[in-house]
Amino acid sequence: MDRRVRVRFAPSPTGPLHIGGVRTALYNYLFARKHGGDFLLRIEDTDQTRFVPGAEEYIIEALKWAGIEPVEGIGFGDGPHAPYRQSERKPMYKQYAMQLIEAGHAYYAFDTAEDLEGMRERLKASNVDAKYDAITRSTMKNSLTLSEDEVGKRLENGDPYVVRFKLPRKEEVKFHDEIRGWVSFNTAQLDDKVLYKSDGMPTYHLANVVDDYLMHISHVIRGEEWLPSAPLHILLYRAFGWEDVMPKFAHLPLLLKPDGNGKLSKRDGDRLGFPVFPLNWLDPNSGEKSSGYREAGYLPEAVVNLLAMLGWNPGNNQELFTIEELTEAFSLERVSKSGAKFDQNKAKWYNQQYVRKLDNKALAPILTTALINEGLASHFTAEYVEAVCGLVKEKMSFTNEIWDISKYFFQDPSAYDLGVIEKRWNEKIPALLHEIKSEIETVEEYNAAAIEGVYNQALNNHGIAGKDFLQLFRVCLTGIAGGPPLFEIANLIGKAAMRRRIEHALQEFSK
RNA sequence: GGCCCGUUCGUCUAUCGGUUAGGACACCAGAUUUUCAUUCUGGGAAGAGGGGUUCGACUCCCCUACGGGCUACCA
Repeated sequence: MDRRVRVRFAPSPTGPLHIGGVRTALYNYLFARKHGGDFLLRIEDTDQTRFVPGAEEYIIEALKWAGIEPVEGIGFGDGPHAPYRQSERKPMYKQYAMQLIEAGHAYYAFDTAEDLEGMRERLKASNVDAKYDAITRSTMKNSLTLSEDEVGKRLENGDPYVVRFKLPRKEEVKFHDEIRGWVSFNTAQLDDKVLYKSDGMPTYHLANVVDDYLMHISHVIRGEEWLPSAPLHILLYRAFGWEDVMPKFAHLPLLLKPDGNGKLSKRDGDRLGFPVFPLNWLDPNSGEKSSGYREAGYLPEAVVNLLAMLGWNPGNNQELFTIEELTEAFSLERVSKSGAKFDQNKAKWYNQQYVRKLDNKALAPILTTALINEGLASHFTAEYVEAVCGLVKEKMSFTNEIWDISKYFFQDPSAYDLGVIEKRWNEKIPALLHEIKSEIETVEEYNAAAIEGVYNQALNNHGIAGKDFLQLFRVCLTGIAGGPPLFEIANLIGKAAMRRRIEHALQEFSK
């Protein structure tokens, strides 16, 4: 059955989008583009009690940041199947629930929370699986046990009810998962899930099946946590008579926490010091803050790349991929079945790769922002800032480190690495520094090579080995023991800064 | 507990019955770098256990163990 590939990412706006959700969105996006299909965003907000203000906007912003943009859906221009927010589709679900009841695939249930609780306790006491199923439903208050009159009366009275799916007693439900192969369940193990809630909203199960049908979804690519409810969904397609257009299913392995086991959760990020969310998030209810990849100095291209490789591989040794290359290489067959632990080291390495490749002009605005914060922006030209970026980007892993490792390009050091001073400073140093300082004044053309020439000459004159002095000289000029090539730094900061800094170091350390 | 899914170096993974089990990150060592880092070279490091099937199993089947997911009028 060949039909247009249409996939969807369907998060619920109950908080910030988890990084695992970003990966799910990415795989959907790659799959759609690979097959020339459509990727859409649908907001699953059928649980009004869990609605969190700002969460939807967060999801949209996160996808935009990562460059995983849907062609249809909330925040992306809608499309032919609007609305894409389930709460706005509310009126259309009821008829589908009724259709199922009429066809005998579903029924009204009037049980109260206490009724359900009582049933569960009874069953538990007799050591039986406590579930609303083909057996227990005959003991509950529903349209299968109540008389037609009674049901009619209750509905007329406006008594609260839900609609439950009438699961076949014992039936093997088998389906082919695009990632896992054949998977089967027996309905005897499942329960009569609520499809339509007493507040007039559908549950996820009904809504996702109805919407996927109406939106012509061809493949459902979602997390493994949905695998157990897949048979219900398949039974729903059958009950509706939609089996011929039922989407194919692909259940993705989960992202696991780096230490120990279990699903990567919000708390792990705080505990281990890496983000589990794409963007910073401030919870409007609890006031709790969660950090995001963007603010932690990750580049979106790096996040996309590392996420792609967490659960998928190209089958060769390539590690670095642009999103275009990923699109080209991606296939569901190469998605692995087992969960992947998040590896912070690898994440850092990926980001490093992308930071280094970043154009100086692209990096400059980040540094400029820092300069503005420091009140220094007006003192330096764009060319200067870019040149600094060019020198320091080899040294950084995350873009938010840029000010810390480059501040000496913009201000004289206010503190020095004293370990290096103590180790390398001796009575011969002051004279050497004096000579370098005065010789530099005489060079005709001030550049890295000239500075190096002066430096080497002076070392020679004083009989000091470069090995013993270079790092000390670096600390005198920049305050810190590491960094880009020293003579490049000296060249950039200029003659006047050199003079000032050498003088200041002499003042500080020669007593 | 029940059901389902999974299990190759510390981590992400390649291998779709025959390989000295390959790569990447991390780690260690050496080289280069007049400093730190980079870079380069090298190194240690894996098929959960037990049964089958087969001339031959990491690969196929079964059992066990372990891990994970689900088990709501949440998604």
